[in-house]
Amino acid sequence: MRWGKALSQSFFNQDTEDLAYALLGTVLVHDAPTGRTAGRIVEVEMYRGVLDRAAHSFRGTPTSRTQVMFGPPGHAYVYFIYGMHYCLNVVAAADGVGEAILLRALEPLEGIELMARRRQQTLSNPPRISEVKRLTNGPAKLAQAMGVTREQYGWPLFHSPLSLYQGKSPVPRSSVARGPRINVQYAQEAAAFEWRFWLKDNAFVSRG
DNA sequence: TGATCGATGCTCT
DNA sequence: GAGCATCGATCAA
Repeated sequence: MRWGKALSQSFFNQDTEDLAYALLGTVLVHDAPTGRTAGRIVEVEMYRGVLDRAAHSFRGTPTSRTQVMFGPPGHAYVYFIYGMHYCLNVVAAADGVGEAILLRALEPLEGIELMARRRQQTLSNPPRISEVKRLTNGPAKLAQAMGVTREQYGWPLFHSPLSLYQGKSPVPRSSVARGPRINVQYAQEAAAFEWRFWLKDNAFVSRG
Protein backbone atom coordinates (compact mmCIF):
# COMPACT_ATOMS: atom_id res chain seq x y z
CA MET A 1 0.00 0.00 0.00
CA ARG A 2 1.17 3.54 -0.70
CA TRP A 3 0.71 6.55 1.51
CA GLY A 4 1.40 9.39 -0.90
CA LYS A 5 4.72 10.94 -1.68
CA ALA A 6 7.71 10.37 0.61
CA LEU A 7 8.55 13.53 2.51
CA SER A 8 11.81 15.08 1.33
CA GLN A 9 14.57 16.48 3.50
CA SER A 10 13.45 20.03 2.66
CA PHE A 11 10.00 19.38 4.18
CA PHE A 12 11.53 19.46 7.63
CA ASN A 13 13.18 22.80 7.07
CA GLN A 14 10.40 25.00 8.42
CA ASP A 15 9.45 26.71 11.66
CA THR A 16 8.96 24.15 14.42
CA GLU A 17 5.32 25.02 15.11
CA ASP A 18 4.53 24.91 11.39
CA LEU A 19 6.25 21.54 11.22
CA ALA A 20 4.21 20.26 14.16
CA TYR A 21 1.00 21.11 12.28
CA ALA A 22 2.41 19.74 9.03
CA LEU A 23 3.29 16.39 10.57
CA LEU A 24 -0.31 15.75 11.61
CA GLY A 25 -1.88 13.49 9.00
CA THR A 26 1.42 12.25 7.61
CA VAL A 27 2.21 8.55 7.71
CA LEU A 28 5.12 6.96 9.53
CA VAL A 29 6.32 3.75 7.86
CA HIS A 30 8.85 1.26 9.17
CA ASP A 31 10.02 -1.56 6.91
CA ALA A 32 11.59 -3.97 9.41
CA PRO A 33 12.89 -7.48 8.68
CA THR A 34 9.75 -8.80 10.37
CA GLY A 35 7.44 -6.75 8.16
CA ARG A 36 5.99 -3.34 7.47
CA THR A 37 4.10 -1.23 9.96
CA ALA A 38 2.53 2.12 9.15
CA GLY A 39 0.47 4.67 11.07
CA ARG A 40 -0.98 8.12 10.55
CA ILE A 41 0.25 10.77 12.99
CA VAL A 42 -2.69 12.15 14.98
CA GLU A 43 -0.98 13.78 18.00
CA VAL A 44 2.35 15.54 18.55
CA GLU A 45 4.12 17.81 21.04
CA MET A 46 6.84 20.31 20.22
CA TYR A 47 9.88 20.91 22.38
CA ARG A 48 11.95 24.02 21.82
CA GLY A 49 15.34 25.05 23.14
CA VAL A 50 16.59 27.46 25.76
CA LEU A 51 13.16 29.07 26.38
CA ASP A 52 11.53 25.71 27.06
CA ARG A 53 12.30 24.28 30.46
CA ALA A 54 10.60 21.01 29.47
CA ALA A 55 12.94 20.38 26.55
CA HIS A 56 15.89 18.05 26.83
CA SER A 57 17.82 20.76 24.98
CA PHE A 58 16.96 23.44 27.57
CA ARG A 59 20.58 23.80 28.71
CA GLY A 60 21.53 24.83 25.19
CA THR A 61 24.45 22.49 24.72
CA PRO A 62 24.33 18.98 23.25
CA THR A 63 24.99 15.92 25.39
CA SER A 64 25.53 12.35 24.24
CA ARG A 65 21.79 11.81 24.54
CA THR A 66 20.65 15.02 22.84
CA GLN A 67 23.27 15.55 20.16
CA VAL A 68 20.97 14.51 17.32
CA MET A 69 18.36 17.01 18.56
CA PHE A 70 20.91 19.74 17.87
CA GLY A 71 21.66 18.37 14.41
CA PRO A 72 19.86 18.97 11.11
CA PRO A 73 16.04 18.56 11.01
CA GLY A 74 14.22 15.47 9.82
CA HIS A 75 16.19 12.94 11.82
CA ALA A 76 14.91 10.59 14.53
CA TYR A 77 15.59 11.59 18.13
CA VAL A 78 14.88 8.49 20.21
CA TYR A 79 15.28 8.60 23.97
CA PHE A 80 14.85 6.03 26.75
CA ILE A 81 12.64 6.99 29.67
CA TYR A 82 11.41 5.60 33.01
CA GLY A 83 13.79 2.67 32.75
CA MET A 84 11.71 0.83 30.18
CA HIS A 85 10.26 2.96 27.38
CA TYR A 86 11.46 4.55 24.16
CA CYS A 87 9.94 7.68 22.64
CA LEU A 88 10.34 8.91 19.05
CA ASN A 89 10.80 12.54 18.04
CA VAL A 90 11.31 14.27 14.72
CA VAL A 91 14.21 16.71 14.96
CA ALA A 92 13.13 20.24 14.00
CA ALA A 93 14.83 23.62 13.49
CA ALA A 94 18.14 24.39 11.83
CA ASP A 95 21.40 22.55 12.44
CA GLY A 96 22.78 23.76 15.77
CA VAL A 97 19.35 24.55 17.27
CA GLY A 98 17.94 21.94 19.65
CA GLU A 99 14.24 21.50 18.86
CA ALA A 100 12.12 18.42 18.23
CA ILE A 101 8.58 17.14 17.85
CA LEU A 102 7.48 14.17 19.95
CA LEU A 103 5.11 11.74 18.24
CA ARG A 104 2.42 10.97 20.83
CA ALA A 105 -0.16 8.91 18.92
CA LEU A 106 -0.76 7.17 15.61
CA GLU A 107 -3.73 5.68 13.82
CA PRO A 108 -2.53 2.19 12.83
CA LEU A 109 -2.87 1.65 9.07
CA GLU A 110 -0.74 -1.35 8.14
CA GLY A 111 0.90 -4.24 9.97
CA ILE A 112 -1.58 -4.19 12.84
CA GLU A 113 -0.89 -7.81 13.72
CA LEU A 114 2.85 -7.14 13.86
CA MET A 115 2.18 -4.11 16.06
CA ALA A 116 0.13 -6.28 18.39
CA ARG A 117 2.89 -8.88 18.55
CA ARG A 118 5.48 -6.25 19.43
CA ARG A 119 3.11 -4.90 22.09
CA GLN A 120 2.33 -8.40 23.37
CA GLN A 121 -1.36 -7.87 22.84
CA THR A 122 -3.93 -10.19 21.34
CA LEU A 123 -6.53 -9.05 18.82
CA SER A 124 -10.05 -10.25 18.23
CA ASN A 125 -11.00 -11.27 14.70
CA PRO A 126 -11.89 -8.78 13.39
CA PRO A 127 -10.00 -6.48 15.78
CA ARG A 128 -12.05 -4.11 17.90
CA ILE A 129 -11.36 -0.40 17.66
CA SER A 130 -10.44 -0.34 21.36
CA GLU A 131 -7.80 -3.01 20.75
CA VAL A 132 -6.32 -1.16 17.78
CA LYS A 133 -6.15 2.22 19.48
CA ARG A 134 -4.34 0.93 22.53
CA LEU A 135 -1.50 -0.23 20.27
CA THR A 136 -0.36 3.32 19.51
CA ASN A 137 -2.17 5.90 21.69
CA GLY A 138 0.89 7.01 23.64
CA PRO A 139 4.48 7.92 22.77
CA ALA A 140 6.08 4.77 24.20
CA LYS A 141 3.30 2.58 22.83
CA LEU A 142 3.76 3.81 19.29
CA ALA A 143 7.53 3.43 19.47
CA GLN A 144 7.12 -0.15 20.62
CA ALA A 145 4.42 -0.90 18.02
CA MET A 146 6.55 0.55 15.22
CA GLY A 147 9.66 -1.33 16.34
CA VAL A 148 11.56 1.83 17.21
CA THR A 149 14.40 1.55 19.74
CA ARG A 150 17.82 3.05 20.32
CA GLU A 151 18.85 1.47 16.98
CA GLN A 152 16.88 4.13 15.12
CA TYR A 153 18.60 7.00 16.96
CA GLY A 154 19.60 9.61 14.40
CA TRP A 155 17.97 7.89 11.42
CA PRO A 156 16.99 10.32 8.61
CA LEU A 157 13.20 10.13 8.30
CA PHE A 158 13.32 10.91 4.58
CA HIS A 159 14.90 7.52 3.76
CA SER A 160 13.64 3.96 4.19
CA PRO A 161 13.40 1.82 6.23
CA LEU A 162 11.97 4.37 8.71
CA SER A 163 10.35 7.23 6.85
CA LEU A 164 7.44 9.62 6.56
CA TYR A 165 4.88 9.93 3.77
CA GLN A 166 2.60 12.79 2.87
CA GLY A 167 -0.67 10.95 3.56
CA LYS A 168 -3.90 11.20 1.63
CA SER A 169 -4.86 14.82 2.17
CA PRO A 170 -3.40 17.72 4.14
CA VAL A 171 -4.96 18.46 7.52
CA PRO A 172 -6.45 21.98 7.79
CA ARG A 173 -5.60 23.87 10.95
CA SER A 174 -9.29 24.20 11.70
CA SER A 175 -9.38 20.49 12.48
CA VAL A 176 -6.43 20.65 14.89
CA ALA A 177 -6.82 21.25 18.64
CA ARG A 178 -4.02 22.44 20.93
CA GLY A 179 -3.33 22.44 24.64
CA PRO A 180 -0.60 22.07 27.28
CA ARG A 181 1.83 19.17 26.98
CA ILE A 182 1.48 16.00 29.04
CA ASN A 183 3.58 15.28 32.14
CA VAL A 184 5.76 18.38 32.14
CA GLN A 185 4.39 19.90 35.37
CA TYR A 186 7.96 20.31 36.61
CA ALA A 187 8.74 22.77 33.81
CA GLN A 188 7.48 25.92 35.59
CA GLU A 189 6.25 28.52 33.05
CA ALA A 190 6.77 26.10 30.15
CA ALA A 191 4.23 23.70 31.63
CA ALA A 192 1.47 26.03 30.44
CA PHE A 193 2.69 26.44 26.87
CA GLU A 194 0.06 25.05 24.52
CA TRP A 195 2.46 22.96 22.52
CA ARG A 196 0.51 19.72 22.19
CA PHE A 197 -1.43 19.40 18.93
CA TRP A 198 -3.93 16.73 17.98
CA LEU A 199 -6.66 15.98 15.46
CA LYS A 200 -10.03 17.03 16.87
CA ASP A 201 -12.41 14.17 17.62
CA ASN A 202 -9.92 11.56 16.48
CA ALA A 203 -10.35 8.22 18.24
CA PHE A 204 -6.63 7.40 18.21
CA VAL A 205 -5.22 10.31 20.24
CA SER A 206 -3.86 9.64 23.74
CA ARG A 207 -6.10 12.28 25.29
CA GLY A 208 -8.75 14.36 23.58
C1' DT B 1 -13.78 6.75 34.33
C1' DG B 2 -10.50 8.37 37.05
C1' DA B 3 -6.87 8.41 40.65
C1' DT B 4 -2.92 6.26 42.44
C1' DC B 5 1.22 3.70 42.39
C1' DG B 6 5.13 0.56 41.29
C1' DA B 7 8.37 -0.92 37.79
C1' DT B 8 13.07 0.01 36.11
C1' DG B 9 17.51 2.06 34.42
C1' DC B 10 19.49 5.88 32.00
C1' DT B 11 21.04 10.77 32.22
C1' DC B 12 22.77 14.56 34.25
C1' DT B 13 24.06 17.04 38.53
C1' DG C 1 21.66 10.28 43.97
C1' DA C 2 17.46 12.40 42.08
C1' DG C 3 14.32 12.63 38.70
C1' DC C 4 12.11 11.39 34.53
C1' DA C 5 8.33 14.03 27.44
C1' DT C 6 5.27 6.37 30.44
C1' DC C 7 2.53 2.33 31.01
C1' DG C 8 -0.38 -1.05 33.07
C1' DA C 9 -2.46 -2.92 37.13
C1' DT C 10 -5.43 -2.07 40.80
C1' DC C 11 -8.96 0.04 43.43
C1' DA C 12 -12.86 3.12 44.21
C1' DA C 13 -17.14 4.71 42.72
